Amino acid sequence: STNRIAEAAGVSVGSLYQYFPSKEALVAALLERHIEEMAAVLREATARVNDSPLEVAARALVKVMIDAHGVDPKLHKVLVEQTPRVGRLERIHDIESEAIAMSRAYLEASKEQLRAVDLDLASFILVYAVEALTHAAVLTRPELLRDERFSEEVAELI
Amino acid sequence: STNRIAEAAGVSVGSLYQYFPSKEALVAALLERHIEEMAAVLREATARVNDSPLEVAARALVKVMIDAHGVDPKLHKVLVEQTPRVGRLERIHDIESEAIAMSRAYLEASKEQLRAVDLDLASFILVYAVEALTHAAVLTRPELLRDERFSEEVAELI
Amino acid sequence: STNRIAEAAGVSVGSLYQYFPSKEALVAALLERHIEEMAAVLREATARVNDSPLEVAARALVKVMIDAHGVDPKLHKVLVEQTPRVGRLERIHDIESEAIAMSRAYLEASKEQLRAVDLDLASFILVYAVEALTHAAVLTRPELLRDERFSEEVAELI
Amino acid sequence: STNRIAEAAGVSVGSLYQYFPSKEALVAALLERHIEEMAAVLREATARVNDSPLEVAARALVKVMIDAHGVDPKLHKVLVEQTPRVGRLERIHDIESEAIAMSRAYLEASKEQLRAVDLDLASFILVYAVEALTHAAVLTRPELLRDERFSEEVAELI
DNA sequence: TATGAATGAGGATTCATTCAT
DNA sequence: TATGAATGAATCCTCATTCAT
Repeated sequence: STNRIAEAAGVSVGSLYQYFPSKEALVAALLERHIEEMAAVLREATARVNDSPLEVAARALVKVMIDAHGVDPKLHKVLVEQTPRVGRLERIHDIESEAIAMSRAYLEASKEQLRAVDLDLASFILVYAVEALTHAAVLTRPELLRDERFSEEVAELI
Repeated sequence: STNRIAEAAGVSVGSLYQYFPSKEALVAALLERHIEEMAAVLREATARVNDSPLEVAARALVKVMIDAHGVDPKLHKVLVEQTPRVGRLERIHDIESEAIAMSRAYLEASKEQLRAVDLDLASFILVYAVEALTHAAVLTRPELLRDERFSEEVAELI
Repeated sequence: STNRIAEAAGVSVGSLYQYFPSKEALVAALLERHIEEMAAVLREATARVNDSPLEVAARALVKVMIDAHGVDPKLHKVLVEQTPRVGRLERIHDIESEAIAMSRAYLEASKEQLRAVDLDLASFILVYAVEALTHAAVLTRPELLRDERFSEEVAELI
Repeated sequence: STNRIAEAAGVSVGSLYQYFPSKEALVAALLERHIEEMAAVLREATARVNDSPLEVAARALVKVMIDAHGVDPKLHKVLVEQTPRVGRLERIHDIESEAIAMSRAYLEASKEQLRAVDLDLASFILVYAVEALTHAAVLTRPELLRDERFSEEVAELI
């Protein structure tokens, strides 16, 4: 509740409403910041591997996804599980869209090393597979995140 | 709201409460039925491929996941996105646990055709990858579910 | 609740409503029966002391009040404490009115043995003092009811 | 109902709940205040008669009980008749307990003027007789409270 | 700019009563 | 005559939002 948020923040409800027009806007801002932080991790790491060979890039993608999900796992879990995916809160999927775009660009550049394949489809599958496996691990088996064999196998998959 | 549920169901709130002790119980029952239906699809199909070769089994797993998510996609989406993952509503993960167990049994039986690998880890990755890709497709790009190339590529991954 | 009453009675709510037009009527009937039972105890005992001397009558009055409150103390407590004193449920006070009338008749007959006194007032005080003390004992210190000294002292008071 | 209470108080339900955590707490607070007011009247008056002779003290006790019940007779009636005697609402009996303790102390101090008697029993009877007669008068014959002969006769009883 | 008391629509739940079978 | 599913008004309580200070 907004009153409880205000209390936890050490300010009054009134003050909350001086900075955010509604509760939804407040949650959206929180989500925005979280996404931006995850996206920053993503971008920064991706920049570095832009011209690595495929196998290195695959390993990097897995590592970066795990890192991105490590930004604030508790907040991430709450946002993913409790946020109604409506209005501006839709944005949770934006990280994935961005990751897909970046992957596609990478694949495009490495096209000749690949068998003929729909690049859109390939980057969708690639990103969601990694994202989902990382995500599932965060939610149901956090210990896997620190297990070398996990990231190794996921990279192999990629 | 319970009143709206009753109205949509064409009965009175009172009647609702004669069959379900609380709103949570009602949602839990809905979830239970949905999970049971998905699990039925899963089990039925898996039984049939129990001794097929790996490649056939992989294709079957993908197909069955897509079928399972086709049971009632709109309900599935709402349940997954809006159900607070607390208490008995945890059960959403049960399908996955069941699928993992079944995959593990299959891999166990086909062990000699595989390179040495942690079977727990392998079945976790396998099931969640397929599940998550199907799931992501349901939520963000439903048209993929009817695209041959999608299931073909996912099977390839497996 | 009427449903719970029906269940405890081993019949259906519908049947309840075939014998009582409303819940209030049902409670009123219960109350009626309870009052009638207490009044019966009262009348029966009073008849026997109608021409005893005053001291004997006083002791008898105390004893009979204690007996009357012993009819069904648990039901009595519930009825007295939980029954809203409105409508036909007013009747709880009827026992007292009846006792007052009977006491007044007795005092009238014994007038010449008493100092000049308002008989209405005297019987009101007399009955309520005994009733209230018995009642208070039932509600807060049930063990007193079996204590000889208690009834002895109350009789002395009278 | 809480909505009706709020309306009568000229505030909104929400405001009610900012000051009282539940309806029960609100009723308890009302009861508490009422009891405190009655107890104050009781204590104040009793302090003054602490070393009066028995007859004077008896008259004072009657008068003070009548005064105490005059604090807010309508509220008193409702609280006594409608308050379910459960949980913290038990406190109604506290005034009586306090009055008994005070009477006992007085009797203890005047012991040599009395015949041998159980002081606990005596103060119980004494207080409940006066309390109950006052109480009965409040509930069923309010006009008696202003009748000199009533208090005179009750004092005589004591 | 900060405060927090006030607001009241909306939510989950109960229960006396009805009525078709 | 007995049943019990259906009814929906009424109840207690929460919470996003406002606004005078």
